[in-house]
Amino acid sequence: MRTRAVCAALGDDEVGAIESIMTSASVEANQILVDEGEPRRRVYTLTSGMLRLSIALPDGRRQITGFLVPGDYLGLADEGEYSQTAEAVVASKLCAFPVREMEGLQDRFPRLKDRLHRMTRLALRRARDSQMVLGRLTPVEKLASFLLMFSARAAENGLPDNPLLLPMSRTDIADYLGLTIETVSRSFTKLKTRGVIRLPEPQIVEIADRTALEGISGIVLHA
Amino acid sequence: MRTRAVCAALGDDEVGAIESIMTSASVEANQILVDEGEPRRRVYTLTSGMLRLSIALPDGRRQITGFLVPGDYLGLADEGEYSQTAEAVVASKLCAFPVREMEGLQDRFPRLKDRLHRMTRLALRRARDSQMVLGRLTPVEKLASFLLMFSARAAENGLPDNPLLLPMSRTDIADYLGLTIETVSRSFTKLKTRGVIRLPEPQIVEIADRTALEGISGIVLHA
DNA sequence: CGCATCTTTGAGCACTTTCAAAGGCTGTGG
DNA sequence: CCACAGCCTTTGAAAGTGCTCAAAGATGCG
Repeated sequence: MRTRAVCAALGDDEVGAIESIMTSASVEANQILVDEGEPRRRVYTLTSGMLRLSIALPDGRRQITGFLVPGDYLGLADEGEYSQTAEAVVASKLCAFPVREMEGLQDRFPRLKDRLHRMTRLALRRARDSQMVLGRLTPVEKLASFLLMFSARAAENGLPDNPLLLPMSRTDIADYLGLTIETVSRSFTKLKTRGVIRLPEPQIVEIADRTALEGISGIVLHA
Repeated sequence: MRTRAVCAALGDDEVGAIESIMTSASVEANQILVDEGEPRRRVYTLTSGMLRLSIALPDGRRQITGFLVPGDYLGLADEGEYSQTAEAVVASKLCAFPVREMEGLQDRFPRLKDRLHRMTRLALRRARDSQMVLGRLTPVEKLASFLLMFSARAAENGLPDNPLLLPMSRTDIADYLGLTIETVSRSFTKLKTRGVIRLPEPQIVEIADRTALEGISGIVLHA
């Protein structure tokens, strides 16, 4: 059950081999799971909760490069050491795989390797979408595209995609979109004023007019 | 010789198999090689010249997600259709591989698959660096980090890394860094005024004080 | 119930963008 | 060989936008 995420499309023997090297991990909200620069000893799959990946500058500025939802992987792209910090947005559970053993398993089970490769390629397409968002969209457009992406990913995970629950803070959203928290808040207000969304609580977004939201975002992101 | 880029670390039989499906392609400066949305029929390796990858918005805004130098791959991350447009910055030559045959080859030669996977992971790390640059750096910091990255990649390719040749226009740099061409130009002027670089010609950058440039950029990008 | 934290809103400012024009280089044609 | 047209880059001035600084709600926890 819990290994569904890693093991989808694998055979029984493969699942068995994976389970034999797998250990569980759990992190509390805002706890750091891996730190930028730390040696990369494990890769992870998120099974529940949410993680944020970030890069920090010496002076404290921070860029969140993505949020992980169940089924996503952590540490796939790195070699040698982690290039990003991973923290829990909310309490989360993961499966951990020692890099060494995981590599051996990939040699034995090509389908596993293919799956990891496919996830890496998806992550790359998403990172490129994010480059467009960061470089060329206005604050309101950024927020609109963020909400749509989040809604799509929630739906993928069988979570409600319309009264949308945003577990992360305005600070996280700001650091993801390259804005300040004030600008994020004002952008929420603008979408609310235009009647595109409702905001019964700061963390709950009701998409009132999805078509309008899509028009504002002007971009279709990789799910 | 020409297949060195693709074939590094491969055996003779592998090289032979690759050459049998490979075709050559060349593009003139500013010519489009592949268009966003077009079916992905081939993947490419750049053997000479330089390409720019970009995503466009309906209203004409453009984000350049990266520049390709010899040895880089094109189309690795996509499935189904290309998600970015690839244009030549200067006249370029490439090796083209039909996706179908390439997949067959990857099954027969695991080392080839590993190499492509490794390049994809590097591309992902670079895209994440770019997210930080786009989201959190000031214009001058952006330009400084761009020049350092370019210098490092030139050195990697055996090209001069100090009187640095920038084949792309200010417009390209602006679309890569999420700025306007005027701001790019003003940022060049600032670096020049501070004595960090010299600009004998608009396309030729002499790094006068690399340490200072690194201090301004404040970030170490993945080469 | 009160403190701490997070979000929202307001006002002023700094900065990048926009709009405009000048300078410089290249290539073509007289 | 020179002149001129076109394009790219640089520079200047004005305007708009997001950021900074500040304070007022709102929410949750002790």
